[in-house]
Amino acid sequence: MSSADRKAKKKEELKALILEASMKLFVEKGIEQTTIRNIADAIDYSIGTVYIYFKDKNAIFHALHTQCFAELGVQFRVLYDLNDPMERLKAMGKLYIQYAMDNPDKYDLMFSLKAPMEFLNDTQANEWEEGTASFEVLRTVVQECIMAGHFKGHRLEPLSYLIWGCVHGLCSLEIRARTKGVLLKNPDTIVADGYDEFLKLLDKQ
Amino acid sequence: MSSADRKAKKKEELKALILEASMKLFVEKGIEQTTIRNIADAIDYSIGTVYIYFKDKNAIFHALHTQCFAELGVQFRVLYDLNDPMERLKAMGKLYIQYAMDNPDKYDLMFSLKAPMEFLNDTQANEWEEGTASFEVLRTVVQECIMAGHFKGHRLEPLSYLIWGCVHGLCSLEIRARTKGVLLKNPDTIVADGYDEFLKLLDKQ
DNA sequence: CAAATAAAATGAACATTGTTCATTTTTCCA
DNA sequence: TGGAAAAATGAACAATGTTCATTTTATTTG
Repeated sequence: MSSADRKAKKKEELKALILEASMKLFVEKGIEQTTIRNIADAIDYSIGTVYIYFKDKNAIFHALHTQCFAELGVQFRVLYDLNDPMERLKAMGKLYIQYAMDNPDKYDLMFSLKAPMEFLNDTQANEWEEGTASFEVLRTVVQECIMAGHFKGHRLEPLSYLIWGCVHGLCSLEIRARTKGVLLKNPDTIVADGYDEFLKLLDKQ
Repeated sequence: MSSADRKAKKKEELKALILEASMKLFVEKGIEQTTIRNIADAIDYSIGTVYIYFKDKNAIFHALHTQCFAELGVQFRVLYDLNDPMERLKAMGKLYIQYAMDNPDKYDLMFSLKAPMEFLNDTQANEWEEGTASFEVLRTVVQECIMAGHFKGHRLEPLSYLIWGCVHGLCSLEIRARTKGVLLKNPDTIVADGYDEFLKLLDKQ
């Protein structure tokens, strides 16, 4: 291994170390309590060093958001065991909600927080790769459902967006604390119960 | 009018003045750019004065969020002209989405931002009145739909939450910039198109 | 009307934040 | 071994929410 290679590897390792510490702090304390100083402290480096490896706080959180999409992708792998597209679609929604409820802050980072999108704006990216890839997975399943005779009279892309919107809405209202305080009869199961109603709707298609 | 009354009235007026300036700044520049200093400047008072009338920034934004619910409530009044509950439900969703698209920051404040809910936490309130009242309106319409023979086999409260979640999800993904960058065929109309698909689902019920 | 009291308004000061950059330290090769 | 390149440092800056001793204004009382 050449000297340059060793140096590049070390840089990558430190970058990974920063992300590891950031993720830990983020999951433990949320995005606002994850400060550059906290991160620097956690890895025993100075503030300035963090800025050598990441342009700013948004860049760190964009990298974390990318890791979360990879994590969700791993959990989605079991879906390929399901041959019936309709069953796959239903299971996908269930897994999506499960991930959101198990990892509310990570979900928030992926689908609500501004940091990752601001990073894309700053870097003049006109595509959100993680979003595009995920939506493509969903659209493909819906497409298969349509080809299997479901969703007559529906349009592929708007229908896919509706399905995404439904599961996202159920999760988002819960995570953003809009179900707490509404005096629901079963607040603890409202997200799962809501999804059950969605499945009933789909069953009639 | 007694002296005490005059004083109380003046206090209310200044409170309203603070809210008016806050709302203007918030709609123009967003929540992060609406600083206590900006508000104080806008009404020609000092920073400290703002803190006499509101406990903290969260208190201001909770008050603004309440005003937004009142505003949406006014727009919902036309719904009472519709006798068919299913038509009323559909129109309600359309109005809800319209409000969100016309007032993205206000919608964000009502259903996504943490400030109003943090205020409730701080004041040890265990009810979110605006949310309870709004959900009650929705649940009532859904109840009427059920009584009119729709949504056979569905449960009232979870179904109502699902419907709320659907329209919220469509709006939230758009407002939180998750549709931009996903390379949709019709990004400009995706929210309306998604809702159209939802209406098609409902029509089959 | 004048003095005393209460209420309201002030803004300097504090702790925290993200961020920058001149300086110091370390690394590495000739 | 010396010097250049790279990496790391942390003081400093501007901006934020918030507090509170002080000042100003309003009100009441003798």
